[in-house]
Amino acid sequence: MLDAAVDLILEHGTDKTTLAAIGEKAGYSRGLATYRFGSKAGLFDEVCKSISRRWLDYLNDGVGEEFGVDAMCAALDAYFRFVSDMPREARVLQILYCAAASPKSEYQETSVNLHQRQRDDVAEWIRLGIENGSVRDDVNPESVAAQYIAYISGMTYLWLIHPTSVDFHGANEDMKKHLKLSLRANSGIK
Amino acid sequence: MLDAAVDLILEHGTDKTTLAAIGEKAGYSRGLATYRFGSKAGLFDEVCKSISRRWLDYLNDGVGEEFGVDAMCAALDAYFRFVSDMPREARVLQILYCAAASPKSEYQETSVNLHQRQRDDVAEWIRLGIENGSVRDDVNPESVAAQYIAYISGMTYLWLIHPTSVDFHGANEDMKKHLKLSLRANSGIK
DNA sequence: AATATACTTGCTGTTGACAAGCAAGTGAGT
DNA sequence: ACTCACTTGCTTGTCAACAGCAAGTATATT
Repeated sequence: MLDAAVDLILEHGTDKTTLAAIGEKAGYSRGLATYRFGSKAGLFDEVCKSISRRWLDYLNDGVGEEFGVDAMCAALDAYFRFVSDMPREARVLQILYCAAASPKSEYQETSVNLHQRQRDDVAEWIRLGIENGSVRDDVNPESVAAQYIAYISGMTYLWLIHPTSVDFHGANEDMKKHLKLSLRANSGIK
Repeated sequence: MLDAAVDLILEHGTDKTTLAAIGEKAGYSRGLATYRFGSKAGLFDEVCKSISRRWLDYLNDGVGEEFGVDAMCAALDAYFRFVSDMPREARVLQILYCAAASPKSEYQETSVNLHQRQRDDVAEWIRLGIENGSVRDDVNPESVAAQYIAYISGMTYLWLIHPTSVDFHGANEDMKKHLKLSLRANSGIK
């Protein structure tokens, strides 16, 4: 059922995907999607959580126990792997994040929580990096974390609306170089 | 009519804003919004273009004939001024950009064009900066421009879904410092 | 046999879209 | 000055599609 939803969202977008079509594409009746998930928002919320879990697996695999700039670079690599391995799911996740931005969206909370949690994780990596001396001690962890998450979110948006104009891999390599230069304690910045 | 649409989108989001409500809020009949704009997407497209024009005024005012890193910093200031002066319009613009991300969105083209144009402008600033020697010559203008636009887009998204957790001004100041350090020809990076 | 689970079908209110209608002009020909 | 054709700006009637709900059926479990 969730797979059918992913297919239809990719093809028609959230607006023009109907609950009836999802149920029928999954081999059931027109009413099952509503019955199982309560509402369209409820279903999208589940899709969002389901894809997020898979992304978090990639993230955990890639980052492990690392922290500081290494963790941030590893997370970028993990994200690129996720987008390469499951572009359909990555696209749908971004579409749902976007749909959640609308006021009164019933699964906005899911998106806010996921973003907030990832921001907190990044801030924590930076704090650990400062503690152990690998990251400059004059940066604000929360601020850098927000910028890092904003970069990923914004880049994914650009990739979503115009895939061919975004060189995801090249941008990530640039970003990693950048992070190392600007955050590492002895990076050579005066 | 467009003002009424902005109000209703802010209050209820794009999905739950009805064409009838927009017409009636503007003091007309339920059918006028459809009649004038052809469709819901047509109306949103106009709202999007109308707000974008106002943003581009801010941008032109702020940047003028500057280029290179100075232009990028001035554009960040202009954006912060735009968001501070007209937060309602800025929010609606971001909501509409998000809605445009859905496949088959009928005004996706508007969003793609606006983003592409701004990316091209930024890339051009960087190219001019390299030519006149104020910007390092080992950076890729397109790549940096994409990252810059992604940062703004992503930050605005985070601000949209959770305004209190984003310190827009602080992040912009950080970003300006960052741009100067990493892009200026004699910034002190080895 | 009784009950729970999984799914379907019938129905309703809302909404986007469209077409027909109407009132107030505008303007050319006489 | 008059009138007839036409445009413009807006309203109203109507329809099909859709989300959501309630009642129903079938299959499995105890």
